[in-house]
Amino acid sequence: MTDTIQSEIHAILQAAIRAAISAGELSIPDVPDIPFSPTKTPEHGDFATPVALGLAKQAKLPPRKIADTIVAHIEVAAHPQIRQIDIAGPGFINIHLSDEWLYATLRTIVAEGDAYGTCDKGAGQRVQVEFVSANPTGPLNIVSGRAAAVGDTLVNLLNAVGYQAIREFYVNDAGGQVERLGTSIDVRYRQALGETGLQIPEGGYEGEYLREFAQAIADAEGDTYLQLGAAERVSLFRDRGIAHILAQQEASLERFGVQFDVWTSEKAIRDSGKPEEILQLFRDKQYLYEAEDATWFRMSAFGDDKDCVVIRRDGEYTYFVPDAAYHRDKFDRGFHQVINFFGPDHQGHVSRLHNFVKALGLPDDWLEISIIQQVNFVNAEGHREDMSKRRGKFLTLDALVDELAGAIGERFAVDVARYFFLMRANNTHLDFNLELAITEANENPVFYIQYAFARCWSILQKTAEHGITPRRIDKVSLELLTEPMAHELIRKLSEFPALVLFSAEAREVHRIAHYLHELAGLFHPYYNQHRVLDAAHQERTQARLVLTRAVQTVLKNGLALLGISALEKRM
RNA sequence: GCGCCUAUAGCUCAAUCGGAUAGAGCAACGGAUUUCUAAUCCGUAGGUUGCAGGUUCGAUUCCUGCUAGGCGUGCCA
Repeated sequence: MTDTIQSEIHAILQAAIRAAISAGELSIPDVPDIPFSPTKTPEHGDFATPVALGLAKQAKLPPRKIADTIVAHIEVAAHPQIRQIDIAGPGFINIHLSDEWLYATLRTIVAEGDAYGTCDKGAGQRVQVEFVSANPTGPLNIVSGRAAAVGDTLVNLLNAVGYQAIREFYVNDAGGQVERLGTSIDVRYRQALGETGLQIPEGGYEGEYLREFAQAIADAEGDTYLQLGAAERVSLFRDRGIAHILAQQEASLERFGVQFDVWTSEKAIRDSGKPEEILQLFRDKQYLYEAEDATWFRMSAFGDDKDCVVIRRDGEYTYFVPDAAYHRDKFDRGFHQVINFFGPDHQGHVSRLHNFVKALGLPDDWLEISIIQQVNFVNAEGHREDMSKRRGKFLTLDALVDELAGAIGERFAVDVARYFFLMRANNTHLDFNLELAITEANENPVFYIQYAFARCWSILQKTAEHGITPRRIDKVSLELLTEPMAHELIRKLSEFPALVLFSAEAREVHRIAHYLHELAGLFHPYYNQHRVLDAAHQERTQARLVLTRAVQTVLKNGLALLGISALEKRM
């Protein structure tokens, strides 16, 4: 549990502004939001805030004057971690921290270990994250892999900052698509038994995996199912197909390091009576009307450009009904916040689902939907292939991991795939460069980070060989860490808890990935220029060992959030 | 047509929700190796942030309009 220096500074600034207001020196109604951030250059101190700039208009004073007033209410001497506060440029307040702050950071990291970076901001609130939710009609594709990595990591982040988040997979095991799965398997089954002139029906699934699945049934059980009526056979193959594909998807996810806490069946939702309840609710609220032999929902009343059908001409529900019921169900389960990750092919559904949630009378900000954008696979020749599942041609997650594993081994394959999926913002298209992914060199960020970890580990392993016994941190002279590089490293380490919190709340998992790369990018140069283990300088060695341990801890904690292994040795 | 996303160095991308001089990696060029694991490091070079306006102390970030690319727009889920 980390109490960040940021929250301390925030409190100090807040108190100073409040004091200035009550002293009548600032005529503003209340303490505003105080934006502040680590600085980019050391000249500007360690943290800086432009809060005075923002208040200028409201307080009717020049920004520098406001900054003066605020700073006058901070007693620097009372805060040992603050060395100096000055005002620069148009009115920035720059806070220079003392070296004591750096040492305190190291002590915190060493003391907290695995817990460094966590906090209790979420206050135990329950959050549900639904992701992947691929149809049980085929293997997981690349975008599902990306969604799996992102969703899994977001849950890790949310749990790290004190929420109780769970992973949930919605199984679309009812409706037209799985019917067509049944008919597709039926065709393949009969073909396997030698029947000719059959074709996969329009909208069916042509993938090779169904041919294999049907062949296996034919091999093991022969033509027994031909005696059934067509409808019965299709329905049987549908259910077996769903079970088979679902098991396959689960295995792929497990291989990828993702385990879902809850699998919710659409069929179960349909059978629960909830669809009828919400339809009645919609009817009572006059959201429904009949036209063209179907039942429509007034989506236009919510700002959409057209209404949509909820009960088809043939009496079947469209997917909107179970989907709305599913979200009602999520709400009834008591989640404080629900986050859905949808694939790029579902973007038309985003505003509609929001509207249904509104129509159900649920709070607008309760549901959050992010689109996981397309993944372009850049192959060895540099060609792009798009991953559209509907066109029948797609690369599966397993195929990707297989491909990587062939080059760099199974464990690294998963690490690299996860990192590559996590290094871009969710809503941007992602180019997956396979050539780069299998490179065991510095241009591969995963190896770069893992190598930094391995170096830390190795140093800590070799202390005895060099006649050094690591001491407890309170017996170490941390002030011997004099190099600017060491300071920069510790500063970076200190940012980790705030970053974890920010990433979780902004749902921006890629920031962790970038951070780790930057941290490794500070450690490697330090390692090259400053030898840690040096029997001739025992005291300094002790101090550098603490720094090494701290770097190792943060790398380990960060990688754990991303679900990437921290390996001690080269494979 | 309408909607969503994207556009930043030659390439792939960052930039902590509007802050100070826009940062990394790759590729290019020049260096470091009897190492605490070279999976590394040091240096050089690289920019009118797609275009045009607007908002303001201040814009890669917000607004409007263009341009280009991707995706979506079913009585499929």
